Amino acid sequence: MNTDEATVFVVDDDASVRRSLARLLRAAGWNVETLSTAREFLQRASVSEPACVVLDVRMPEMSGPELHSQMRESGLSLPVIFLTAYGDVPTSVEAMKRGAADFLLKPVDAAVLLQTVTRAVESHAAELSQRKGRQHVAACLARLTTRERQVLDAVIRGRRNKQIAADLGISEKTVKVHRGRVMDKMEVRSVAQLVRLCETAGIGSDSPGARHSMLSGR
Amino acid sequence: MNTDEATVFVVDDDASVRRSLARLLRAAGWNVETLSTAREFLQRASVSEPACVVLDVRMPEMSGPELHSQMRESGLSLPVIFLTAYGDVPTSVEAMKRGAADFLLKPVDAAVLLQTVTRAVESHAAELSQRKGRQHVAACLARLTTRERQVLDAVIRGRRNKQIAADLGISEKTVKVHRGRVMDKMEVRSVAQLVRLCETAGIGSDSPGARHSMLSGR
DNA sequence: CAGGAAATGGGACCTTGGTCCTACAAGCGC
DNA sequence: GCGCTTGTAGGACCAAGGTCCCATTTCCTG
Repeated sequence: MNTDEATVFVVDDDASVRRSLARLLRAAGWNVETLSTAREFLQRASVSEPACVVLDVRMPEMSGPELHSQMRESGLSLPVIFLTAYGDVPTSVEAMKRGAADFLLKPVDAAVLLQTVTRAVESHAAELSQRKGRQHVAACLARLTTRERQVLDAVIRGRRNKQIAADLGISEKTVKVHRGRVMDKMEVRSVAQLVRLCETAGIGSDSPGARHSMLSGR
Repeated sequence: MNTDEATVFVVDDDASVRRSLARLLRAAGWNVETLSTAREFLQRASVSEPACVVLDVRMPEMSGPELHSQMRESGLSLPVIFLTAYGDVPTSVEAMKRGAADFLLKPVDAAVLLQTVTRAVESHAAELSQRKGRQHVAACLARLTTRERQVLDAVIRGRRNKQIAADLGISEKTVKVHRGRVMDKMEVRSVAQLVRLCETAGIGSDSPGARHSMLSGR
């Protein structure tokens, strides 16, 4: 599994590191964009195509971990591979806890880096694919009116038309109308498909069956 | 969020470390079990109640990371907090990639350790809760006959009784019979609830709607 | 061989869901 | 004010789902 059009961003303040990493990665067939500062990266990076970023830890202005946090805050979810000559355990552990793909030490073995980049790009491709699905569902949901959304919520909770009508204080006939329009707008032909679509989008998160709580206050 | 009856396992070959950790953790209200070897731990550890394990990295016979791998292989999923005086970046990164809850260096700040333990136990409690739900679903599924399971699969994919009958080469009447028994055994009263129950158990994983592939061979 | 579980299905009947057509009132924008 | 969307709802009708009754066959187990 690999990807055409995949880009590896290299962010490092040292020009010679940028050059050698770019050479290595291009030789392996990746598109490479090199950037010397975190600011530059934040301006250039896109998430529309599979990619990952190889990030130096120590940089002037904004450090690698700082950039990583910035990315999370701004919703830029791209796999981050840290690459540094000055690694210590707390920094690496913190980076991993925040979701870094890996934390490598210079000098890095070429094969290890390429392997890591490949895995990161693959995971990003998978994430993009999932996101595309969720966005489609979100777009469908956005087309629903308030009433239709209320009916949808009831339907995926397994409520009958009669019950929904009682809940909303309207006639069963009207529920059927809304329900039909929901099925149209969500582009499904069965309740099962509707429920599964909504599950992938994280709608109606609370359970249909038993909820088991193991927790108590102390 | 905290837990009564939660146990912290301490695995360290150094008796004085075991004693001081146990004292600290007991003072914070946790049940503590100290063990001097990985083997001992594998015999004692249970997963029926919220817990976590504080693990030394360097130990004779079986090291912390080795024990961690062993746990994963044998399906013993308990949050692991590594605690070591001899930490290096590759070891810590590898441990985190394999799912360790944290990787701390001795001497550890008491507050940091307690905070980490609390989070680990909470995450384990949440996992146990989820697992309990999945096990209930699995138990229900296990009660289904082969035919009933086939009908269930079709139903949650949104197939009509008529289509299911054609697929299986039986009459629509028989499908209704199986379907009714499925609803009984799964303890639900609507297709929506059935689908959501199966989703939580990871049944019928492929999509009802569009599948977007971003990947191609190279 | 007797008993039971599993799978099959027919008949009768009712409830639910879904889809036409029609209609009307409220609110919004031009 | 006209056209649009949204929400409402009745009538008619059919398809789909669900539930009783019943019966048969097959296969496994004690």
